[in-house]
Amino acid sequence: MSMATTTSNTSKDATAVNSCNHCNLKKICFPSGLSTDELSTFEGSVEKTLKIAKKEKLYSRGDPLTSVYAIKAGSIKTYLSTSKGQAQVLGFHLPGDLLGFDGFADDHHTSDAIAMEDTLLCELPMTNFENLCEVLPGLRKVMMQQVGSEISRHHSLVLTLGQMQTEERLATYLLRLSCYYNSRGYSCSQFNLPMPRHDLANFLGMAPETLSRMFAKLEKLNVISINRREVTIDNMDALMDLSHELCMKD
Amino acid sequence: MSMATTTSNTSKDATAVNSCNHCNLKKICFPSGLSTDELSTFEGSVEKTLKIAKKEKLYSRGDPLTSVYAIKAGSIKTYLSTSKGQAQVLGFHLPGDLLGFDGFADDHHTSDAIAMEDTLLCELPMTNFENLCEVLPGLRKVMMQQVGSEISRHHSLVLTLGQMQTEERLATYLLRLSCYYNSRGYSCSQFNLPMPRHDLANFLGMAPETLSRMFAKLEKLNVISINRREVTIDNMDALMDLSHELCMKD
DNA sequence: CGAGATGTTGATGGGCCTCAATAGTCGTGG
DNA sequence: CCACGACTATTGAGGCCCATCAACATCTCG
Repeated sequence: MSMATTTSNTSKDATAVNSCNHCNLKKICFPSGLSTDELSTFEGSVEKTLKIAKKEKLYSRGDPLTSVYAIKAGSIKTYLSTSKGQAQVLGFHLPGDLLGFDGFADDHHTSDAIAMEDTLLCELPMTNFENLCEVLPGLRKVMMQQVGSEISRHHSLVLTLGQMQTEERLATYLLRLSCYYNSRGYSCSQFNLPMPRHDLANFLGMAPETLSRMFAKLEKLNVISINRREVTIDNMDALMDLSHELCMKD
Repeated sequence: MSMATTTSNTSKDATAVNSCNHCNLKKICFPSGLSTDELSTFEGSVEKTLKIAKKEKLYSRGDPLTSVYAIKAGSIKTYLSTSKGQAQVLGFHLPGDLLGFDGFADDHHTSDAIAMEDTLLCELPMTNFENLCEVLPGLRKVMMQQVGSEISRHHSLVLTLGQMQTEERLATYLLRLSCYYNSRGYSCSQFNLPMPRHDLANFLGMAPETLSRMFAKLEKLNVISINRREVTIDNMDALMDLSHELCMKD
């Protein structure tokens, strides 16, 4: 819908040659652990960039696992639903993140993934993936790392939901986001929340009203400033004091 | 301490020949996806059974990842700690479960694992593991499945902690345990809780007192009976009504 | 401009935590 | 075998954190 800044690709462009090598996310995406030789083998197996519109679903619970995805631009929300219709946001996925591991257990996705904005993805079909794993030791390594990161992130979320108070949860998440942006070369003290209040509140296991109050509280404490979705961390030390998660890299 | 039904192995026996093929857990452990040929290759790389005593740690946060483990008998609790000293139990691991994936991200464990009782484990050193992944397609497949299961389990736990009330959380966990025992060939309507109240309450994100009250409430509703750690499910349908998790296999 | 989505703020009530006391169970040793 | 202390579990009373309901403000976009 928006202007096509990139090279020619209409909505149904056929397997264009992907260039992981020129991608600015190569350091954190699949290529991160691949040698030059491996990378050229790998590139050929990545399907052309996939584009999905805001609010469009990437996959749903129960769908067969066909591919794993890397986010090139935009953002994806994954969530789980109960039989009563409530949902729990499992994570917000930003450029450089990999998606789809939840389907590894039985070749079917166990969660839903939806675009929070117009999003560009690289798609790696599972058939290619399995073949590549056979011949590329580096890819196996990267996969293990990515999967390990995902497990660690979930551990941390469980700790947050199970033990922390609302203020602490928010502080912890802001720090995490700060680290994320820092690792991607952006400012760690000023950034935009990629999601609406409603989704963030859900993710953090609280009511939107409570989240709003906690933002107000942190502002009053001169720890952060927030305007709409723009967050400024004014006192990083204080924010770290409010969070009690054990420090972690990434 | 119990009689050694297996071949000779005292406490420091060197790499005894493991027999996955004769293990009664072969259907759910590593061997589940291996062909006969693959299995014989695999067996040779599994270190001899490891025995750890109750309350002994298998690994701690920060330890280098040396091996992945399969539980042969006993039970292991994994948990995470905050900087304030509170802990969050991440999971209870029973015979047939695999352990240690949390270290894949950067070759160091990000959680702690401790034995809840005297426990027997099979150990697969990472060096062997990586080599085996190269030559055994079946092992890669099994690993992906196991890792996918772990991710799905955590998703489900996040949903439980983030959205459910205490009664619902307990009902959901009892059902899950029931399924586990059923899949292992035990009764799904009568079983023992493998952990003390304190740990289960922590895992479910509630105070031990609240857990106790919820047990009492479920008994009053004639849904379950509980005596110490022995649980009997008297009305499975009612229990499923109380839980609102979307049904899942495993 | 108007309708819907999004976000903030206030009032109220309830679910669950905390504190505390009691009871039951287990391990250890006299 | 029983006694003792430590651990585990249950039950009650009180209060707080946070969900809920509601009103209002602000932004987005056709």
